[in-house]
Amino acid sequence: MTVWEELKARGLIAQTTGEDSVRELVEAGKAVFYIGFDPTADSLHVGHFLPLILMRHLQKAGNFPIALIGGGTTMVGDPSGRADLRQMMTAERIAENAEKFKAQIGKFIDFSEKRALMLNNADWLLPLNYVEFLRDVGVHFSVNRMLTAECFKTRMEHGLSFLEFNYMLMQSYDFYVLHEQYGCNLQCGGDDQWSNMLGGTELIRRKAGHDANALTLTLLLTSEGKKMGKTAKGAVWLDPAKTTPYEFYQYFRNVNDADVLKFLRMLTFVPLAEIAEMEAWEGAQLNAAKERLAYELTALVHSPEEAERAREATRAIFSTGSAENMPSTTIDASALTDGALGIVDLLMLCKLTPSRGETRRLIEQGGVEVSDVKVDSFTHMISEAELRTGVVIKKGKKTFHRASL
RNA sequence: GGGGGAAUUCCCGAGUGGCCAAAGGGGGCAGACUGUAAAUCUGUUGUCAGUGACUUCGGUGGUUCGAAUCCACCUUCCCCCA
Repeated sequence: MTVWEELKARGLIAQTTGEDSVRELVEAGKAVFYIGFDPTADSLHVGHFLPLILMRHLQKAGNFPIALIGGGTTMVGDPSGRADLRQMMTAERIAENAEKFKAQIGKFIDFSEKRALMLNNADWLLPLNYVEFLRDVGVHFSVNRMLTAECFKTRMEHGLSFLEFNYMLMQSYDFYVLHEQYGCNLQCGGDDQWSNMLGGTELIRRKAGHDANALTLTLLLTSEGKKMGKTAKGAVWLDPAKTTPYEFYQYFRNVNDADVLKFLRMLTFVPLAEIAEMEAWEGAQLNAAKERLAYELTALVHSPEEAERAREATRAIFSTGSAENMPSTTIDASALTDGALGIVDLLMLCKLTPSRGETRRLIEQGGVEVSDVKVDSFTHMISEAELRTGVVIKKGKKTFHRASL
């Protein structure tokens, strides 16, 4: 099976500028491809997964990846698919975020011995001269055309500033610069980037007279039609300081039945033949597939050791309630009054609940257990002796937490 | 530049002087059922406090015994005309 066939089989490819030429390029290992990442936050998140996975697939097949950090484009902000203006970010923040991105991308592709490049478009976008840019690049764009582009569609209703309108030109120019300086011949990205990417191939054709290619990834949605990696608390981050490996593991351990196989195919490197065998699984059997998914991704993003630890912790916690490897909090002795601590305070100290009112409600509704005993009153006290040995708090069905003095 | 409209609690969206901490839906949280799934049903969903207090309806002032609701100014956004 060639890379291309594998990518297709995994359902990763959404659109291309021409399947035959892209396929040829990629199978021959001749692609010098780039994917852009705008450093809008201080960590990559699960939404960035697909591009990273694609990079890895293509690099393995001998193609040359360029990871482009959007230090320049982030100064403007991509309006694609957004209903509102992004908050403007300071140059310092963007530069800091870019540094974090670099480290994380390094986990997915191999930068050793010049096998890949990491660039920042701030290097060529920031020094641009306005009038020169307009005359040089702006001439090649038709406003009429741009306005019909899919990526501006949602914004036509809510308003689009001229600032953001220029994003397409900047991204197009990126592709052109990479083409000229590094021989980049393929741009990859999310399907929402399609019109921006076409802007680039078009610009290259007009300015350099060359044909460049574009390839978009399938938009990864859950079976409920939601974007992957979004939880009520926010994104699932790749930075262990923002989303612990345990939480990360849990996120994937809890995906819907309907999504497991799709995610395994698209996000992991588990051989397709193995995934095919799982097709026959049903009901509770799928839990094994979910474990595999969670393990593979945690290993990829964090490390096999962390994945192992998360898996063991999970098994222990959910089957035996074992306190080992459980998220935990150490309570400071000063929090105690008369040698005991109220249950409400305990939950608050462990950051299991955000307010006292919610904590009380939770207890009233029977959602809290301490050391396997349901707490029936919010005046319940935990003694110093109990805390010394350590107590296991169970909030709801899935949240376990250990507290000790 | 002229005219018209809008801003509500996590989101959408009612509310046009006291009965409003504010309908309804979504989402979240919890309970039942389960497989750490989905669907379903039930409860709950501003903060603090055991009958209550406090903060919230874009911002700042004002009218009033009393305002999310009325007035003035400001900010942002949308629509129509130029």
